[in-house]
Amino acid sequence: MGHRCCNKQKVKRGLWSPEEDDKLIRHITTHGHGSWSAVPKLAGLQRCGKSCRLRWINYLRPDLRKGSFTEEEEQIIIDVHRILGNRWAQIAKHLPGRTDNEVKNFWNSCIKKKLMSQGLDPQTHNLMSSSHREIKGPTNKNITSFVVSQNRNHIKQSTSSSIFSANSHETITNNSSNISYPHNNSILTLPNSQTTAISTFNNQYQNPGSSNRTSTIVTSTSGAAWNLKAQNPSQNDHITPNITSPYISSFSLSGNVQDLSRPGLWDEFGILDSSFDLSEVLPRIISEGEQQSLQGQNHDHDHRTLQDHEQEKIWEMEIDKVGNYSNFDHGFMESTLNISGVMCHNLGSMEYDLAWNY
DNA sequence: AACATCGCCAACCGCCTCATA
DNA sequence: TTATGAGGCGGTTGGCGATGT
Repeated sequence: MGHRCCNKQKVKRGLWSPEEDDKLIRHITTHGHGSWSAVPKLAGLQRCGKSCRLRWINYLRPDLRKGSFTEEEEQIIIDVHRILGNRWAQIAKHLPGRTDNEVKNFWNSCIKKKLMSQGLDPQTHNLMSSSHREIKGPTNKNITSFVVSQNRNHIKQSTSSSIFSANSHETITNNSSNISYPHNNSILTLPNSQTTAISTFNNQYQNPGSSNRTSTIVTSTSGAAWNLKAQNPSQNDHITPNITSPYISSFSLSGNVQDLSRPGLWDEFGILDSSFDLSEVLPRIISEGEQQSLQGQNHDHDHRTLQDHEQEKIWEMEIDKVGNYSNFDHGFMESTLNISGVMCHNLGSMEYDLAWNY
């Protein structure tokens, strides 16, 4: 049985010979692939179009990165897999020159085993022994990260001595033309009532695929609250993180809760450089009226050029590199609150995930 | 040396989505 | 509205070299 696309012809299967590779390369470099189903005939190959496409994408494409995965690439795969699961094509987009097949093979042959040897469930990235989705505090050095997602609505501290707990409440409404995602994620609760952080994301998608999106992060400490309004790109705004990609957006917050004197700025990609100055952020608390007004402004942001999209891609890549927290010393947890997050949107399948590292 | 087993990974299969007629 | 084909994706297979017995 061949593919449906080509069961009429008799096609060769199995490994590609160097001669076949030559034919395919010559054809595509001179004519482009056009319709893949037409390629075999035009290139003089006894293969089906799908096979040609796969061979080109996974092996012959000139922009492929050959060779073994670097440690950095491995870490990216693990980080993104924690958020997206087995969505190899999406994961591969974070690794220039790598294919979904390659990432998948690398995962199945190496990373999976490595995680299991560390006692981690490769699907959930949790400790395999925990049947409940319990998060032990950072006093337990085995866990340095966890994920809050749609499917994980309640994560609670296992003992009263744990440093933090997290839970998530989400509702999704889907009207035929408007899709809104009200999210209330009580992300972090420290046992000391003086230091409580709550993060809320409100994403309102006017039209999937358009850029009319609004994300709001509300974080409060000691009864005070600050609001980081994420909206469509505002080039001069170095405080507001840009959370605009329809595919994946990531951001990182890092704050010193007690030392308000340390300045910090979002860099141009929306990554917080070191720590932010609450006194600078606090005035940005946005009233409901102001939010509506800002949402109104967002309607004007739907005219992005190709260059904007390219910039967004770069931005995504840069931000996704924020994933290494190994230097974070949990010993400072009581005096320093570090929040970092990765937020993913996939409008196509309407999925929404959050990942946080503490 | 011969055979068995393992592990990697290129390629295939079947399903899904989307565009188009 | 339905049928059809192309492209894309994730799971799985099977060939082949490496390693073990």
